[in-house]
Amino acid sequence: MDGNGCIHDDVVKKVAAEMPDIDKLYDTAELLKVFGDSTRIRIIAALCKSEMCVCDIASLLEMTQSAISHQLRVLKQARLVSSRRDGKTIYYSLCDDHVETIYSYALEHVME
Amino acid sequence: MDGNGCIHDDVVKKVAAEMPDIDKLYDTAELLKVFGDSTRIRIIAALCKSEMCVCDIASLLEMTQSAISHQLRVLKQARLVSSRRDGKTIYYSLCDDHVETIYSYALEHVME
DNA sequence: GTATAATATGAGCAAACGTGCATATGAGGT
DNA sequence: ACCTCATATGCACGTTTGCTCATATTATAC
Repeated sequence: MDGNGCIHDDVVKKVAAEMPDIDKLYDTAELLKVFGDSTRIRIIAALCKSEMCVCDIASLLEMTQSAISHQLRVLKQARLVSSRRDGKTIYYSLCDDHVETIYSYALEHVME
Repeated sequence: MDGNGCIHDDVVKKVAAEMPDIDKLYDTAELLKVFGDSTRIRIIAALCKSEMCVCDIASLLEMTQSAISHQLRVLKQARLVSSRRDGKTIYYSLCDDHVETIYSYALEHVME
């Protein structure tokens, strides 16, 4: 949006050529946005330890069943968690190792 | 917030004991929240390739100098980027390898 | 000193987000 | 069939977020 200024054209062109597509970066931001909420991170941290039903998570985090259900929906749409049904209960668990890897790497960075 | 329901007390207690402190998880969410915005991710992706000044980044992303400056402030407060001054120009670069690692791991996950 | 260039910042606004409430859905048990 | 339990969902409300605009800062050049 800005034509003026002290632009180093060579650097800009070089970086523009080497950078990933904007679509990919947009998707990456969307993925990390899902991790970037304290409720969802706590759900992920919990599911790292064991699969759990909605009631369990609500009890663990001391939050409403509704709030947990809403966030599980977000996590599911982002394919970070999956669910299996057993009678009336629905158990949630993490989708794959990528999820735990990203989460634990960020946690590690925080604790340095 | 919910006392009733089909709670598996043993599972809840076990997970509660094994989970990281809520403070750590909160900080982790705050960290990942910074990654979870398309403008900031694009800035990070750019700085992976080269240090750049504010004008360069604004030109590269076709956005206002003000918008970029605001986001660089967020990135700097989260200690993801650092800056050095050279005359009137201020050059930004990534703080450490952790930043690129988290970013590239998420990017990789998106491209699977 | 003044003028100019690069960057930073505060206010205001529209859009997105997270949660609680009420209600709906869907499966089991009787 | 009905009732109950576990979960899902639509709506409303308050908060947060990212951007633009205008202005302030900071450093160089004259």
